Amino acid sequence: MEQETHLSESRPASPGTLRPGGRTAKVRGAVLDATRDALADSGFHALNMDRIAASAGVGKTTVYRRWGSPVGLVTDLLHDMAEQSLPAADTGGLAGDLRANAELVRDTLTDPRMGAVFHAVIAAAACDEECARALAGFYRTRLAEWAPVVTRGVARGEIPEGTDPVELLRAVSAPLYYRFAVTHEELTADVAERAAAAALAAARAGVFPTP
Amino acid sequence: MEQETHLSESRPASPGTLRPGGRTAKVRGAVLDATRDALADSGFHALNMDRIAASAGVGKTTVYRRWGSPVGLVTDLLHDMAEQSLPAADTGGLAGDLRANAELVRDTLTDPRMGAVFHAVIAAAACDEECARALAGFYRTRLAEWAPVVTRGVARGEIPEGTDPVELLRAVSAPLYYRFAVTHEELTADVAERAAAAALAAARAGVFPTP
DNA sequence: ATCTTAACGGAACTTGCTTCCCATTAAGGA
DNA sequence: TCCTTAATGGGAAGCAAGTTCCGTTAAGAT
Repeated sequence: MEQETHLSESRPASPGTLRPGGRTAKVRGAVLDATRDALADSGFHALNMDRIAASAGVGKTTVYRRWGSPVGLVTDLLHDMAEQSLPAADTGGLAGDLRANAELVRDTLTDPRMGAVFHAVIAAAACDEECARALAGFYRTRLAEWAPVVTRGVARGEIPEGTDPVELLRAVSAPLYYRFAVTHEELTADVAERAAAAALAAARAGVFPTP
Repeated sequence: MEQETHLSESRPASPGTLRPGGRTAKVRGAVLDATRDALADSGFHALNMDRIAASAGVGKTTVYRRWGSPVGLVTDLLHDMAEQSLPAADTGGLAGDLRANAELVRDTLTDPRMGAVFHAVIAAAACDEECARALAGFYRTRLAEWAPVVTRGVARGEIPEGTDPVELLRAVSAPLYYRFAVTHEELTADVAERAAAAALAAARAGVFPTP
């Protein structure tokens, strides 16, 4: 998406980087909103540059020039999502915090609009290397935000010293995403509850040591 | 002598169902092999009906008629995979059996050919409802095959009475698939080991009761 | 306020996926 | 074995997707 700046090169940088204000930002907002809508309505397979341009009220040339393909749209949507961070819970106990995390993941994935976006993101990441990197980056930052929850738990003596925070948080998310992306089972409150409880039990047993 | 009885309808059944032997089976085999190859080489987004027909040595009309779309090809590939069942391990202990299961999943997903197929299947399931059902069915049978491993563990007293076998097995698979499909992290032997250990610890803590 | 040019938008153009048609081949039953 | 017709295969036509051209608009600098 970005290209090296060469002194001798006359090719301009990718559109949107030199004049990111005003109109450019407006266009991006409209296109990403249209993309979210389209994904919620008809899913990733029906994502169509032409229709996105029409429903965003921008020229389709612009959409092709700046995003290139449906996968490019989803990748940028992912970058947009990575910028908005929501704070981690602090219920006073690790069990409660992990439950809150599992509930947050569940709420996100079961929300029709968000769920569709995540289905699309996962599908796009399976097709495109750059989108996969963007997705990995998204979760790296998301999990890092919640890491303090685990370190506080260690400090309180709720789980063993030397527990890897990110590894524990991955264990909370994994069952939810497994059902969401692989087996397409319903994500009940029960499933989230068990995900948090199972991860905590494993952490207590010392299964997640720092490497 | 008689075909499907249509009282008012003249449309024949879908191709391949009335004469499934000989040539029809041969065509299906060639097309599914070509699909596997194409997925391993260039991934799901590059899956192209025309090219599949060419490399399978069959008419492209046939591919369109019988499978309809890339998603249809992947869905049929999934049905094909569901038919071949591999037996569960029996190491004499639940910990060993779960480790074996985790290793099996890891080996499957890290195999370049199989891994590409699973990436495609997950992407296709995110786009298509029927493919999602086929994928869910695939795992239902796969996990059912391994359920005896858990019931033996319960009988040996390694985990509490009333542990849900499938729920425990899902817990073993989840971290591996989460990394594979969502965060696209490398699946090391270590990850498989931890997945089995974490699931076992959670089961011992009684986190997976039958509903 | 004025200027330069980054970025946008409409429309024509091109590509390639998909379907239709009909001749050919062979599966399954008598 | 022969017969019926399910299923396949090649090519041409149809259509929607993606691409390019070039004039217009407005962001950011002076």
